[in-house]
Amino acid sequence: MTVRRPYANGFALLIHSMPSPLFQPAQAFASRRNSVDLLKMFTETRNLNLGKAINAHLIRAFQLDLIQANYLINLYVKCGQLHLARRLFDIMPERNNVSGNALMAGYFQAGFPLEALGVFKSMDLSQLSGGPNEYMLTTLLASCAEVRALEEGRQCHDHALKSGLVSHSYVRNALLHMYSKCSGMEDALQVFRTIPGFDILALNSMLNGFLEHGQLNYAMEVVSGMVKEVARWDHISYVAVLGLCTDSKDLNLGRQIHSQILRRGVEFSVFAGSAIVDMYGKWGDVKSSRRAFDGLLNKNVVSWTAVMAICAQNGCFEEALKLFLEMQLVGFRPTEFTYAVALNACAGLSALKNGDALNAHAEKSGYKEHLTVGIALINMYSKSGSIDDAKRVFTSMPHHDIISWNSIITAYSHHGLANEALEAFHEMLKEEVPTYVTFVGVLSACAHLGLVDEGFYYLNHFMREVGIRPGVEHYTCMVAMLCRAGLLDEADGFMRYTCVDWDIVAWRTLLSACQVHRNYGLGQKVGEHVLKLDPDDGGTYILLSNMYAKANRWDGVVNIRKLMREKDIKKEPGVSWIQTAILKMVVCGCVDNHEKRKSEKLAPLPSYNLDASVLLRSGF
DNA sequence: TTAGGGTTAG
Repeated sequence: MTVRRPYANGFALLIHSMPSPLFQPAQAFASRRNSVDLLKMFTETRNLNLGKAINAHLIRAFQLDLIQANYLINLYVKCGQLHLARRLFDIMPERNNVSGNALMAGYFQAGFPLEALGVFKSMDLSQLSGGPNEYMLTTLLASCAEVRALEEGRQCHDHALKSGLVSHSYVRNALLHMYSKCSGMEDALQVFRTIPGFDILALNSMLNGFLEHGQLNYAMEVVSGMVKEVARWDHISYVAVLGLCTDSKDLNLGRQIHSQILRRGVEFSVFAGSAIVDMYGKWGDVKSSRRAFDGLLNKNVVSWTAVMAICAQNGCFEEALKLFLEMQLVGFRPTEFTYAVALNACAGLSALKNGDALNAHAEKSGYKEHLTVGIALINMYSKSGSIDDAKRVFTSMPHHDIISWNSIITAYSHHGLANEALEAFHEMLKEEVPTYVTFVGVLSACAHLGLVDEGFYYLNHFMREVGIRPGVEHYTCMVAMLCRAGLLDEADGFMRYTCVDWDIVAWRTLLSACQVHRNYGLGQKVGEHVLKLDPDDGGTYILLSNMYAKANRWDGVVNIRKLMREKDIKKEPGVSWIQTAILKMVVCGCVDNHEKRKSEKLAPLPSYNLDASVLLRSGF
């Protein structure tokens, strides 16, 4: 027997050649119970050093038996020392369900579900008399759920049925959770039907499963059941229901849940708090979102990032950046998500310098390698006008996913580099499957190049071949494409005869083209239609007033102004544009000064709009 | 098992 001394750190540097039995009946400790009691105590108090000392002692005295080793594994796991737990596990000549599950649960809870499954696979099944027990089965199922291992999950289900372990409620819940993550909800529903009564854990799993699969109606049914039958929800229920209210835009239910949380005094978990902040923000109610955030007792980097994201998504870019600074002042370090949101805010402001600074900041903190950050950088540089930097970020990224490809394709297209966009698209096809967004970029590039035939080929053949149904964004690109090629009547016909739920953006595309191509007849017709569609859209008035100004139609300009007054949309930023339109006419000599003064009475011109030379310089 | 992010037409 070779025993090396001294044992480093008091821990066994074992001794693979040890003929064993390494595990001997206890003697040196007054009883094995003593050592077990000590190990339990040190586990509770997370006293790693004393645990190690006992470990060393037991080994020196050849007293370490299976049960003590299991307690030690548990102690190491609880102290976050997975490598020590693993080392001990690997040298144990005998193991059982408890040893396996202690290590597996350790890996799973530390976020390593694959390793947990690996431990199971490495175990000799003869050590597990009768296979995994209910504890190990639960850990196995949870790990399968995490890595979407449906086949292995089904094997666990078989075992649960054969062994009768399926009668344990936590095994059933774990099965339900596994199916809801890995397979369609039908399998989950079958398990759900075997669960008697109204189990909140099972209901949570069903709810989250339906939410994840986008089946909001079914999710709502589950919530109705919960409202009627379950008096006490847990935090997970609240978070899930808030998620449903966010997705389904159910303002009533969302507000009810929020006030219920406040009324019941349910302690605001940081999870539920962030979900509430997110919910109001996704409804577009930034004020309530901000108020909810300010009222949070528990904040963490996630809630800060959530409120920043809400600001940025609703156009409050400066606010988002202010929050980014504030968050760091109170001591939270940004994550890759936080950087992505902050970069997005810079993109919204075209704030190249701030974006550059954030780039350096992210690089220093080691977050630049993250896909999310790379994509946000591409977007920021592209929207700030620096396509070269966007390209540089893209080529220096360690990995590309479909979103990063979509980002660079869109960036090229926005910069009028349509050929580069199409090149990138074909390059992408070697690695990734295109998505809905990919074709928005591709078709917009075709529109820039006036490639009408190619555009229709992508729309009618390519997209269908890869199973993507074109949506209104794609069809709007087609309208823009026809318009760009000067085919306005064709664009008009395309819109009238294609069965698409056209939105204001699409109609405005055509209207704008009418203005550019001076097709005033069609423009007037389209304009009337667009005004009916949304009489409060300031942008339409801008386009129309510009068009009438170009057509020297003073009556048209005045009429637009009248309509704006009737609709009381003078607060729209477009108001100054009608004045600009009038001024343009004055500059061009279409309207004399008398008419101009008349117009000033109608709409007093702000001084910055009065300077005709500015307009002339701008190339009007 | 619960919260936040990055790509979308004019």
